[in-house]
Amino acid sequence: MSDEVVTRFAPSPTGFLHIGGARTALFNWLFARHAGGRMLLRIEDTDRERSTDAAIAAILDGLSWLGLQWDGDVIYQFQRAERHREVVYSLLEKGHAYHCYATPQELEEMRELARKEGRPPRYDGRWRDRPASEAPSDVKPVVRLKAPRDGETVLDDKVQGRVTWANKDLDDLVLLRSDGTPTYMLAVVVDDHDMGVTQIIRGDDHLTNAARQMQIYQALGWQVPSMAHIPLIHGADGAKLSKRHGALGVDAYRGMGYLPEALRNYLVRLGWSQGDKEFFSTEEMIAAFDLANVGRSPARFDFAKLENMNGHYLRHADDAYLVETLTATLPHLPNKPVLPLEFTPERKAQLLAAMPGLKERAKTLVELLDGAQFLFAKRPLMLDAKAQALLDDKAREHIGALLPLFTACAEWKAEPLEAIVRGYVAETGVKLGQVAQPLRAALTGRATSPGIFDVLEVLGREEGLGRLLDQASGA
RNA sequence: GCUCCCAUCGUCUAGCGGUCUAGGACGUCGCCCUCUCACGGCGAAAACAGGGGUUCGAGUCCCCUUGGGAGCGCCA
Repeated sequence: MSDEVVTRFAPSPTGFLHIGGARTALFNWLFARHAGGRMLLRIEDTDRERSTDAAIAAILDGLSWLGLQWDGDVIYQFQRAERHREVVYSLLEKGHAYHCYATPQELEEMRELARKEGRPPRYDGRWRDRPASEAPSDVKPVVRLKAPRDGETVLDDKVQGRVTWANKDLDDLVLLRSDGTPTYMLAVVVDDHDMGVTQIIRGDDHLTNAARQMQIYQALGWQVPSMAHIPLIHGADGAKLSKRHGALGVDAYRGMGYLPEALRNYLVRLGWSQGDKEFFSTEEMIAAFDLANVGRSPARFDFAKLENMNGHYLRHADDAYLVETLTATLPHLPNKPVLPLEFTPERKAQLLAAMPGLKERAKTLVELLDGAQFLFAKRPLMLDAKAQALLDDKAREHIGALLPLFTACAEWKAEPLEAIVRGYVAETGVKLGQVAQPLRAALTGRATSPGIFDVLEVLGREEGLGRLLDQASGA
């Protein structure tokens, strides 16, 4: 039990779960699953101003959609404030922390001076060793950590390798604000310790925080968990991915029609690899994942590759699964209002029957839905420009000539229907394309679609003949 | 400014001193397949940031430069 692996994902609920956070969660999840351990979820909601319930809901929803199930109850950091305070008091008692009465103005002056002198902007420790008797009565103090001033703090990071900081470059960070609330730096350490976290996996942006947190661990006499700082994801242009700059919530990816399993696969390959292998089932991913093969350089997010992967997952997905997934995803898709779908049992059956041809041609669920539009179209069909161009006089004559042959077809199946068309083509000497394209235009209203004989079969005799009749001439 | 991190095709990456005239995938461009579009098949162009070392030998180790990134709050 004591050597069970415990990871945690600790987002702050100030916005949606963005793609970088999703990958951090994925890595934590994979690491825990791989080791047969647990992944805990902690909501860092100590910033009361910016934390919202809507954001918490979005994060939980995003994780669930991605299939990243956390273990145990969700932990809310704000609820643990009392415990955080206790820890600070114990530090105060042991002399590892002290009250600091420096004003914001003083702090600002210190930073300015330091900057001017080419030093890192730091608190100068002026209250470190001053007796309590000198404390001004009109200033509410903060509590600062009495950090070591000599030597160095060394982190053996599982991804970044050995990272060293000179302690003189680190200042005495605030543990408790003047209003008595704990700071993030302190809360993280206490929570990770209390939650029994053995492996911290988080974004690169926390690397310098790691040094300060290690100092808190040391002051507390606690064992520092193993740490791994994974590189951030950048936008396509190489710039940092921010909410203003292409960082979308995972719900946006759902809305764009990506499958969660495809997004997971894409995300895991962003910064982690195992030789040349590109596609990993969830089981394979869990079995293969390790921190040693996580790269140290940031990766750019490439929609083209995500789309390709999604297409792969679509093509290889079970037809019934896709019908269900499409149905379930419909409310999240952007073109849903444009297309008042009637998912009657009959329509679903048609969709299922057409799925092999449909999924082959789609890279996202949005495209899949678009490709399936002809199933839901009502007679007489609206023809798009290309379809209209296809249906010239000659084309309509072909359709007219084919109509009685189709009508006489005993079994409304792709194979006999194809035989009829091939026979007609052989007899008249026209190219198959000259007949197939007009049929496609008449049956789907478009210039592209799944194989035309499959379309004919899926539509059924009545609807198929009707649509052809609408466009035929000379019959 | 200071601290820390990073650096192989356009992008994601393989490479953990010799088997690298650098491999795979996406994307791009040809060709094939073909009722359209896709899929699929075949092929092509495309990279070790630069400079010093170390070594018999460097994409692989060290240093510098350059270029990216992150952090430097009584935010998280």
